[in-house]
Amino acid sequence: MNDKTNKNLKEAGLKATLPRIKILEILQRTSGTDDHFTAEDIYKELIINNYDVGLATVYRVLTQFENAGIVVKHQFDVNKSVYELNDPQHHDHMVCVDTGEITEFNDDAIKNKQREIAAEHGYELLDQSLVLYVKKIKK
Amino acid sequence: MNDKTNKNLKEAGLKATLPRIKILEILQRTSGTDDHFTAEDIYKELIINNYDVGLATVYRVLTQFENAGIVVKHQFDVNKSVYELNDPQHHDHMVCVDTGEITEFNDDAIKNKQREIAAEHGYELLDQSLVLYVKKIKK
DNA sequence: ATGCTTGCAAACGGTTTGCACGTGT
DNA sequence: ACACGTGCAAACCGTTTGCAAGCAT
Repeated sequence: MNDKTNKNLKEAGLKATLPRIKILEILQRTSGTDDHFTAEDIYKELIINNYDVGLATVYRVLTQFENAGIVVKHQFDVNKSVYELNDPQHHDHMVCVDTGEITEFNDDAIKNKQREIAAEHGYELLDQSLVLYVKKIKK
Repeated sequence: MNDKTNKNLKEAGLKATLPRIKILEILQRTSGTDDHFTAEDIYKELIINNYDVGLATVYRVLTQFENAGIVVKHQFDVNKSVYELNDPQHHDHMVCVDTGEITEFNDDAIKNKQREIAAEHGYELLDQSLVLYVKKIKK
């Protein structure tokens, strides 16, 4: 419930309500530690901490946050979306097929090559989704 | 209902039934023309051609084809999967956000860079999903 | 003949929505 | 005060599944 959180919400044109504040806090709590949440994850976290927020509200808030550019929605797995705070520095993800662990990475060479390929086909690159499915190398 | 179609099914350990044969034919009909189908697309196509196949069967058959490596399933849009014949030469896709048009491409430089990045994190690259969201460049 | 296949309808699971009540500004 | 926000339950929609009947081999 710090000032920064409230300010973020105000800037997005969203009233600083308890569900929004708490959801934002949960997202921020793990910022930087490569954590990605489903709506359900956040919902459960709220319930555990005794905030009776409806699952529908979590979805609504996350959608609002997404529109406001506060969070980014990913779909690593079919029929399950995950959200993370919007990192101003865009990055991609690799998902371990064994553990589900998510690692973020960023590579300019790939980005540039993508723009190049799009241009070759007469297109402008607006957005992109890259997910690597990997497994740990055994020693 | 040609021999090749029947052979493909047999090899996959699937009986050559009418739904399977017709679905495979629909998929092959547009092979090479960058066409990607939803289960619904195929279902409608069957109905139009007077084959009373259930939507559930289309899903079952597509899943069997996927397991058999005959088709590949993609998810360009959240909550809608598309299928295409499995191109032995793996390729990626760019989707025009305006028209929905899908263009296939293939780039070894990107593939190699991906393997490299995975390795840097102690991972082996098993699979990958790359989709470019693009729009036509105006003249 | 027998076991794989199918159509139908009902179930599923994540997500969205209508509505009446509640709350921030 | 008043518009915006919320909880609840029902609706949604693509996909899956149980079951009894139907085919390929």
